[in-house]
Amino acid sequence: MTDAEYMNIWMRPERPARGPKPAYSRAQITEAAVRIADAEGLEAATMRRIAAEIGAGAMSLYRYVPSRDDLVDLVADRLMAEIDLEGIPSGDWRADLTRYAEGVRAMWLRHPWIATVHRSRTSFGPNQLLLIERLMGVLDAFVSIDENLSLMAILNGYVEGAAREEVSRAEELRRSGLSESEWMARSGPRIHQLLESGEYPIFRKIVMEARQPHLSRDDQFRYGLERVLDCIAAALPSTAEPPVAAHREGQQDRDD
Amino acid sequence: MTDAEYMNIWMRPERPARGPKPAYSRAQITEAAVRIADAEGLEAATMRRIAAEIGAGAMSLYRYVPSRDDLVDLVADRLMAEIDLEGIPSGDWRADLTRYAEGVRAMWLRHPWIATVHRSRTSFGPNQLLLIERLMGVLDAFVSIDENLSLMAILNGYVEGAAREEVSRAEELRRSGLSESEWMARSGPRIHQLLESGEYPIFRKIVMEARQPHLSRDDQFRYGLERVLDCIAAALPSTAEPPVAAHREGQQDRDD
DNA sequence: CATAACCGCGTACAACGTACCCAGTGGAGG
DNA sequence: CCTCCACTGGGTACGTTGTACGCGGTTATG
Repeated sequence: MTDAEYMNIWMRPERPARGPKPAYSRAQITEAAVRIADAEGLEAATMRRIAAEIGAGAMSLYRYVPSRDDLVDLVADRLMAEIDLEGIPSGDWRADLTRYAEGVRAMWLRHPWIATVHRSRTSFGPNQLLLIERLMGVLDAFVSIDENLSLMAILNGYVEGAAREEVSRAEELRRSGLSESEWMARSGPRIHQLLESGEYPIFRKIVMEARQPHLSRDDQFRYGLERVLDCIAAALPSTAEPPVAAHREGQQDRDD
Repeated sequence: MTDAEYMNIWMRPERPARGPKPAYSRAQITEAAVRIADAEGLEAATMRRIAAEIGAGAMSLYRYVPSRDDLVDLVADRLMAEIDLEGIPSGDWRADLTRYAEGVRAMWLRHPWIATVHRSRTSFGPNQLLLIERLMGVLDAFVSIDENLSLMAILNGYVEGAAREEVSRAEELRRSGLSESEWMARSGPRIHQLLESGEYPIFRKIVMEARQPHLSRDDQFRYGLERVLDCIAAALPSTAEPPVAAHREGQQDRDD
């Protein structure tokens, strides 16, 4: 009855009124968890391991955080803070959304284990809220809130999906403890078997393309992103045209 | 050294050559796991619980599956089989992609816990491969494989992102064991505090809209989906126009 | 029919999150 | 100043998890 009344970590005050000074802090614990997760994956960031990292006893963490799940909430929100939103919205919606998208992707690549934290654990943190506020602010002047939500769902879906895709391979390698070449050697037989079966002609095309990619991963991401932004542009009123045509420099219109 | 040479579950044969007839099967175990996950979430589908469900001893499962993670691979692939791909590709790409998207979303809503299984655990299963083959086949005649991958990344990102969003609330409620009204009562103070602070004007708009939604969730999804399909249409050569204009019946062109 | 390869599964263990308890500490009230 | 008690860090212990190991029984193959 004393703890259950707090819905989530954001409602619970960090520091109480009286008593001795705490030796650690939520921020410090969160930082340690991120450090361990970066090095060995989120599943390695156990309560004991995190406590050891900051030189505390395992149970001491529970003075700062009610459960490991809540700690993961803190970690997830901490990651959101890495996305640079300085000056967004700037008035140039296309530049803003591009910067946002690349910022999110870069953060995912720095912390691939974010793929293993669930969306429901991400809500209502201060950095998460700030991000929503800034991102939704980009198109707020041009479209209704429904429209805005719909468009940002497309953008976020693309960005997160692409990041997930890129990151899943890396995570699989890390978990299995294999190197890229070892993994290829192990998967070779299966892939070969699939290709030889002749049942998967398109899968064959994908594998061939993957062996000799036309574009770097960065460029693949940017290419798809431009498409999504074109899609958003088509949904905007003409008043939303950016002041100067200084973007889309590296990318020209598609024509097969 | 005897097991480690198999990269994943799909390379390992289910049944060996000699010995007594197995009493169970991978399919049966997988089905039991899905049943438990549907009822109580994936985290409730422990090895002991699954074994009990089919009337086996806990360790018996390891005769069929090398680890729980591999069992989750089987489960993930089993879910893919629920997506109806009959007659896809049909020649009408827009109808095909619409049916695919709604099939994926429906599957997510039936099995919300799919949000907790990671992408890297999903690769190379037979149903997964069939799905790739069929889905990529829809636009294969019209665009290059790179272009196709790029467009499907946008579509899949939208579909999966939207499904994740819808499902996360439901999962949070289930995990906390609260009813919708209890949850609202618990979260009320936090949301109220955020709204009152005045720092989050757009978040306020979102909350207001969520209280009185203009569109049902189904319609919200379809609305965004139509946008994504329009985006794809713009990337296709004119030869890809569908034979008849019998779709998009409930949706008319956007004009603000 | 002997044998080796398989079966189901009971026991056991390490690692996890965390409940509970304790002794020590330091600001508030006298 | 002292006293008090809400707080602190953290050791011990428990229930649950995945799963290694080994047993005794079963069956296709030689």
